[in-house]
Amino acid sequence: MNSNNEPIQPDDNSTKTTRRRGEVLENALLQAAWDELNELGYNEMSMDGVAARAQTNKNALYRRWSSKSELVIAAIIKYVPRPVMQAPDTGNLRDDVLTFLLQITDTIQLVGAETVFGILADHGDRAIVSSLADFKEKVQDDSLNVIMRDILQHAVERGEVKPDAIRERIVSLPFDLIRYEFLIKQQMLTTETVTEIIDYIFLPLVLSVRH
Amino acid sequence: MNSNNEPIQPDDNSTKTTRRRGEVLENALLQAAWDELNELGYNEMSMDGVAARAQTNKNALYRRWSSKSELVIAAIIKYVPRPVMQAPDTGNLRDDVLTFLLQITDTIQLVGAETVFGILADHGDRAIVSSLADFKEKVQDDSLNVIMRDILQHAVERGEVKPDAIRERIVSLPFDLIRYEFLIKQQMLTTETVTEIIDYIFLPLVLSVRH
DNA sequence: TATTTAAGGTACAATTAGTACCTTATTTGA
DNA sequence: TCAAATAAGGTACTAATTGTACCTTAAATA
Repeated sequence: MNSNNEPIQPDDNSTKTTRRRGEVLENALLQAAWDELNELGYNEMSMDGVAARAQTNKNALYRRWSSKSELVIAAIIKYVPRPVMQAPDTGNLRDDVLTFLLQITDTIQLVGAETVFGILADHGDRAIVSSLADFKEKVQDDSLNVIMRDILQHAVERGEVKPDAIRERIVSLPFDLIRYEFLIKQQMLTTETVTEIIDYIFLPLVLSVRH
Repeated sequence: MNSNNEPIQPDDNSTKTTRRRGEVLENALLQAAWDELNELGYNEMSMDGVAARAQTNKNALYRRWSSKSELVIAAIIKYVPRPVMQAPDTGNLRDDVLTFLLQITDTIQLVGAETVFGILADHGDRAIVSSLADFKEKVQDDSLNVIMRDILQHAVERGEVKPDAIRERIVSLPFDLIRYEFLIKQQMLTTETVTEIIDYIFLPLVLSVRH
C-alpha cells in the first residue's frame, strides 16, 4: 500500500506512540501467551501468534524465554494462582481432606491435559531447565503430600486415626488418582469423583489400619 | 558424482535386484519404525528417517498410514505382544492379582511414556482415527478390568471375598496406579511397587468390605 | 505380452521453532 | 541537555519436518 518507508500519518491509533519495555511488555507477552494457550491449546498456538497478539514479534519472546515450553510454563506460573498450601481445619478428617482436594482440583483444571502433554513432550528430550521445576511443583507437587500429612496428623491428635505409620503411598493416593483422572482419563474432576475417592478409597484405608 | 541418469554398474549390492511389495515391504516399514522408535524415541524419530532405514522413501509410509502417530501405533500393535487376557488360577486372590499385574506391567513397559505422550499430543487435535482405539486398548484398556472382575469373582466363589458389590473404582485401582506410576511419575514398574499396591491398597480395600 | 498396480525418486508446499542483524525508540547518567 | 547504552521493532532467514504431487519403473496379473 505504502510505497515509501516513512510513515505518512501519525497513525490515528492513539496508543501507537509508546514503545513498551521491561515489565510492561513482559506482562503483555505473558497475557498473550496465556490467551493463545486457552483459545488454541498448546499444539495449535505458535510463537508468531503470541507475538502478533501482543503486537510485537518473536524476538521479544525469545529474549525472555528460550523456547515455547518455557514461555507457556511462565504463563502458567503467572496466571494459575498458587493454591492455599495450608491444611484446612474443619474439625474432622473427611471434611479436611475434601476441602483440600477440591481446592487443588480447581487449580489443576486451569491447565489442560493437552498442555501438560505438550510441555512434557517438548521438554522430554532436553535437560531439565530452570522453570520446569516450578512447573512440576504445580502439576506433580510433593508439597501437596506435606499438607496431606498435616491433615492426617491433626486427625491423629483428635483420635480419629491411629498413630500407626501411614504409608506414603496412601498419603499420596488421593492426588495420584486425581491426576490420573485428569491427565490420563482426561475427565473433568467433579465433586462426585473426589468424594468417591475419599469415601471409598482413602478413608477406608486410613481408618482401618492394620499393622 | 554420476552425471548421467543411467546406472553405470549393476550395483554390487546383491539384494538390489528385487523391489519389495505388499506385505514384505509393509513389514520392513513397521520394523524400521519400531527400531527408530526404540533408538530415537517418538519425538526424535522422523518419517524420512524411518523410510531411509527401510531403504525406501516416505511415499511408502504415507500410502499406508496417514500420519506419524498412525505409523507408530501400527508398529506398537505389531511388536508389542498382546498380553494373556485370562484370569490366572493360582488358588488365592493375592497371587492371582499379582500374577496378572506383573504380566501386564511387562507389556506396558515395552512402550515408553514419552511415546505415549507423543502420540496423545499429536492425536490430541484430530478426530479419533481408526487405530487409536486399538492403541488405547493397549495403554488404557478396559478389558483389563474385565479380567480383574473375573479374578475377584473366583475369590468370591472361594469364599475369600464377600460377594458385596465391589466398586468399579476399586477394581480398576491397581492398573490406574500402575499407569500413573509409569506415565506420570515415569518410574520403572518393579515387583516391589506392584506388591505394595496389592498388599497395602488393593487387598485391604477388597477384604474389608463395608456396605 | 499388455495392462494394471504399486514402488522408487525427486521435488516441493507449508508450517513453525529459533536465529541473525539491523534500525530505532527510550532510558540512563554524565 | 545530550550522548551512550539498552532494549524493542522489523524483516529476513535457516533448519527441520510433515505431508503432497507427479512422474518413472518394476513386478504382478490377466
